[in-house]
Amino acid sequence: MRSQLARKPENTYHHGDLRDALIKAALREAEQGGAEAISIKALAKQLGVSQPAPYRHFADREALLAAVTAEAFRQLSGILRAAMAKPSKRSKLSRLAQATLDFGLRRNGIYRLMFASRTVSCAAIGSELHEATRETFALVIEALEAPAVDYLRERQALKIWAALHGVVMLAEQGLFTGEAAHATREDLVEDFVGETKAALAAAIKGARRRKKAGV
Amino acid sequence: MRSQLARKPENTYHHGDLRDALIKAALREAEQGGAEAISIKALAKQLGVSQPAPYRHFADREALLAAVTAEAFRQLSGILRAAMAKPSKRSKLSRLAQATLDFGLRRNGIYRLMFASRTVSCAAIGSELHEATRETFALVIEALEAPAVDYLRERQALKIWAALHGVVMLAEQGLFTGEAAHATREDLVEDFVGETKAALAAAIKGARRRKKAGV
DNA sequence: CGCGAATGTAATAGGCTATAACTTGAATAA
DNA sequence: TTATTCAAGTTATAGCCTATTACATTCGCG
Repeated sequence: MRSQLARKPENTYHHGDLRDALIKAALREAEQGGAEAISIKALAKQLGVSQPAPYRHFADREALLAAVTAEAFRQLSGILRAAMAKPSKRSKLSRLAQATLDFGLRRNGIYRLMFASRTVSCAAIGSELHEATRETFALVIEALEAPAVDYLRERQALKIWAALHGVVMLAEQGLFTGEAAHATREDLVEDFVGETKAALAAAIKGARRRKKAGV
Repeated sequence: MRSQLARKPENTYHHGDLRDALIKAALREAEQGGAEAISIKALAKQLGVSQPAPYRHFADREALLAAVTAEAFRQLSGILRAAMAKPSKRSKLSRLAQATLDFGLRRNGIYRLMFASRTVSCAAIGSELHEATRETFALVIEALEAPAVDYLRERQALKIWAALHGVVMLAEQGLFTGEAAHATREDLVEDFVGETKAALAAAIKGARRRKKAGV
């Protein structure tokens, strides 16, 4: 098993690990330009193999995109896990939120691939991609640091996750620049984080009270 | 000026209003498949003109996409304006929010074109597209029905707008289906609407108090 | 009515996806 | 060790798409 980013050595017939090399190289291409920037032909040339070689590993372009997107989700999961693990004065949720914003803006092409392409919505349940998205979302729930009561946790996770994505989209659209920018993206994210914590605390308190009264 | 959706009549040389017809037809194509579904060649064929004809009206595919996206924003503005005008027991903001969600899900291909493609973020300030996005956002501010105090309005508008987009994205990604769906998309949107109203009321009250104390 | 600008056409170059048929070499089994 | 098989790579090619160039037609204004 050779280095995943390497070109095929000259004078050899087999690349060694073309599948992984394709995914990694495609991820690099998508960093800026998103899915459109991924060209099988260009990748093949870059890695020193013939154009049809990638088709030995992926049925078509769509299949490559799905694999790339799944890998991107795993990378994001890693980043979020690291952000949550890092000791800090700020809460886990806040760190996860800011890390997500950072990822969404810095690697926006990949981000669009992950959250705004048809690839994900077409992912079959149980597929590698589908599993990767679920795992990332599970981290959001974990970041809430709240007990599992009546699915309140899941609901708040959905809300903060949605809000975060919205902030990334609007930022990318330029709504935070120019005369309309009376709040930074980070401020807004922190707002949402605060509201989530408050809502969660209130809801859990309420649920406990209801339970007690019921007993 | 002929019908905008019509094919070129046979035995004629000029189409009549190819530019508009291209935009309308492209919008129809993008409805499901997004930007990828827009093919200049296919549109030309559909409208009964030669492949290069569209290039008389748009420098390249990117320029057509920008025009299509701008038109989509104008359509969304129209829909939101109508939703806000319609008499109802629910608040303007709630109607705007649900209408946005509906648009985002029903016409998801177009929605992705508008909020998740590089086209928009590349739009020059002052361009047709840029103006169209600003106008739509202005409606969100209007829907808040709040006085202009310290840009609190703008900030809350950004927040609810972001949250709405996030809900659309997650819905499209399938996070509201299956075992994780313990809240509907509409519920979440209504949550955000409620929080926005509360935050706005509290903030404006606070600002007034500060102002009074300052006098 | 005539002329120029706008609009459309035919022909063509070049990039991309994808398939078919052939080749290489690595790993397994005799 | 050698034979064989199969995964992985190659060349050649078809077909779609964008975009340009050079040429044709018609609309509208003076």
